[in-house]
Amino acid sequence: MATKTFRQPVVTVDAVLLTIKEDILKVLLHRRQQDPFAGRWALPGGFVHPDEDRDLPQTVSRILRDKAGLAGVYLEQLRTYAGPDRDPRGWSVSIAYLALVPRDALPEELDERTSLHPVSDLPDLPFDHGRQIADAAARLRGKGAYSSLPAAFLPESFTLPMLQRTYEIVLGEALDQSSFRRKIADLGFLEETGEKSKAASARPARLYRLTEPVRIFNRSLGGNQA
Amino acid sequence: MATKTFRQPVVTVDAVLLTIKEDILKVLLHRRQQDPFAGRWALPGGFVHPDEDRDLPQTVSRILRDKAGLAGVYLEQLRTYAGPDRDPRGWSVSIAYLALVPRDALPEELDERTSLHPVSDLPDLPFDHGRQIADAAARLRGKGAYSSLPAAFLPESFTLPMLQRTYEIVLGEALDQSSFRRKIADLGFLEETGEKSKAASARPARLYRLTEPVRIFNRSLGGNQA
DNA sequence: GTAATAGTGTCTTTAAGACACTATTAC
DNA sequence: GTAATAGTGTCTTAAAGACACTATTAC
Repeated sequence: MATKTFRQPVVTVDAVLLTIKEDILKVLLHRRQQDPFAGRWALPGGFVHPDEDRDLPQTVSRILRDKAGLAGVYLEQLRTYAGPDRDPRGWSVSIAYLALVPRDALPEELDERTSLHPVSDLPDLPFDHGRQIADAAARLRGKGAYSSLPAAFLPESFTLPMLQRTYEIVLGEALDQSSFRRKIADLGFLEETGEKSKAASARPARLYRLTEPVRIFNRSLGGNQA
Repeated sequence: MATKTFRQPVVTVDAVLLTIKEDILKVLLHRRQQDPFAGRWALPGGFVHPDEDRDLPQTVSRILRDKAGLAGVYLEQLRTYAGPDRDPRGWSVSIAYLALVPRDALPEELDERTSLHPVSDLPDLPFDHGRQIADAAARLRGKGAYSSLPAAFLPESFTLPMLQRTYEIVLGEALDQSSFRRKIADLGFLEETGEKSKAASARPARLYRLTEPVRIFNRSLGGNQA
């Protein structure tokens, strides 16, 4: 049996970049400049450059830098999508990455080819990009309940009310303030900065920062439905 | 900026097939017939055949059928490994799948090129296959605590003591019999077949079967350490 | 003072763990 | 009867949920 002489599928990566803006979970889309699907909104993605990229996260970082002008995001491999029908050019493989960024890590004004869309209200998307976004949102929800991942949407220092609101958006349900704080205190992945937020009105809140990048818990912070 | 004219990485799939034999978690390895690493133990894997394979699970099934003579396994995508150094042939991408099979789904005698190795005692493996197996075992442990996945190691009908032992092997810790049964009953993913096991000695146990393929729980069946 | 948001205390409910006990088979 | 494994009952402990309460700021 011969080997090595099969036609090989095309390999690309896609980035599902999520952020929270105006209390809504949003995804970054980019108007395609080339065929197939030129002019349509789609996830930022592209080819691996074997001469330039040392690994896939670097491929994704390069693409996000070029298309959205940002750096220093949380990146995690989502899953790989493959098959003969997902791309009109033929059998293809795309490794999707989940990227989480604080709202203030994006340029204030994105160029006109790039914009944020609510995850719950998306245009028609080419390839299997709709599916990828749904999978990314599901991963965020599932993992968010058991980790400090939602804090990736916040700036370096933040208040407990901000953190709770972020968890509520990620999990899609209201959380009890007292239970939330009890669990945060027990888990101990925050430290006080010593500062307080400059409140618009009313009582200012204490500021905290993470003591470690991402932490996986064995307890849940909510979202235990069904 | 030019597109489409980059050298493309090589694409393969690998299968981490796990089973439980003699109360030990084992992985199926295959002696490589071709270079690189001819003669060495490695995970079964191979190239995507774009003309033949409709998707990646089918690629994996084809490879497992050819190399281990089996069908009807639980398959789930594990993750994708990629980079310039993992394969001496250059920049490569491998999509790894986790496969779980009951011990009696494997041929009684595997051919001499194929055998089962305890996950905790492996030979030196080429590529990043050691890492893949470690990742697969971690996925199994993590997901096993929150799903009926461990039942994929059992035949179609099984007893509660068998199920508990399987969970204990997957989770790596002893479980309390009473708590285990209480949770199983609450979750309700089993139904009695009406039969009883033919006991070697002592009291025969009732036989059960799954009411659904795999079920994800929001409660844990154990393994909540640290 | 009031309005507004931050933060705490406490009671109830639920699930988990520990562990002793009873049941049914082979011999 | 005994040995062996299957299966149940109950008490204790530890989280989670609900919700009322107090604290600190701007005005």
